Amino acid sequence: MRKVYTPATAANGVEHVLKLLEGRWKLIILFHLFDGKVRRYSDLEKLIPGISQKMLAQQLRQLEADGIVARKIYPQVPPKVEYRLTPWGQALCPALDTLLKWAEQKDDFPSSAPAR
Amino acid sequence: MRKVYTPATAANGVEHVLKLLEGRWKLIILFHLFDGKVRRYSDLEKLIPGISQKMLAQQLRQLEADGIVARKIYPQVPPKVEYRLTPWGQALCPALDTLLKWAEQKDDFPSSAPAR
DNA sequence: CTGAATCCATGCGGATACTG
DNA sequence: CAGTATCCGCATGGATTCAG
Repeated sequence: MRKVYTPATAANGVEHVLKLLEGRWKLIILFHLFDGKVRRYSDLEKLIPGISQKMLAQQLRQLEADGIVARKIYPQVPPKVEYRLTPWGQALCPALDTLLKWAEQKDDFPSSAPAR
Repeated sequence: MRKVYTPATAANGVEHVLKLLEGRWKLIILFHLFDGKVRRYSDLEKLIPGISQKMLAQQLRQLEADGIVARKIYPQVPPKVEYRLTPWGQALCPALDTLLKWAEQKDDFPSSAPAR
């Protein structure tokens, strides 16, 4: 029997999984791999203004280690490396999509973010 | 005419909204306010093991300032303060729900997280 | 092109103590 | 009960340099 889904209790235990998405750039990166898109390292660098090489590489390494992103290396000169979502990463797409739609809804709610 | 939704371009510009969810405890807190639930400060403190008063208060302040969480103070002794989601915060629930389901799917994907 | 390595500043977040 | 105030360590992340 599969575990019954209850929002009330579900919060206990998902922290560990949620932590995999922590990090300033992870969600941004994932959005750019949305939909099964395949990106090269340099593509992501251009697509994400403000990110440093170190951060891009580091967050990609972590996403890879966590089984969310897959890396494919083409042994050639100059090097070519492609990133895509793993099956589990793909499963995250609906959540990303919902998150995206929420973000876009912001303006539909008057006086939502009064400023910080 | 409303903006057309395209995952490819949508990633540009949502960063700002996504940042509102950054912070080690924010998602956890939101999960405990899921579904229109109303929680007192002390409730959240008990529900979230490991969080410090400072962090709980700080993240709540930020979520409040960002229009995601609403605070209601009962002027009485001893003090009583309730937290709930704002309408915009409520709109986030579907996304939280999808995220939760993704987290629970983890075991369905063999060799997902090989360890770090 | 795709990184790894290093140095360094910022600030996040923890622990503790204090208050209305 | 529901916070604020303070101190502080360490991880996060930026800039730069080097390398296969």
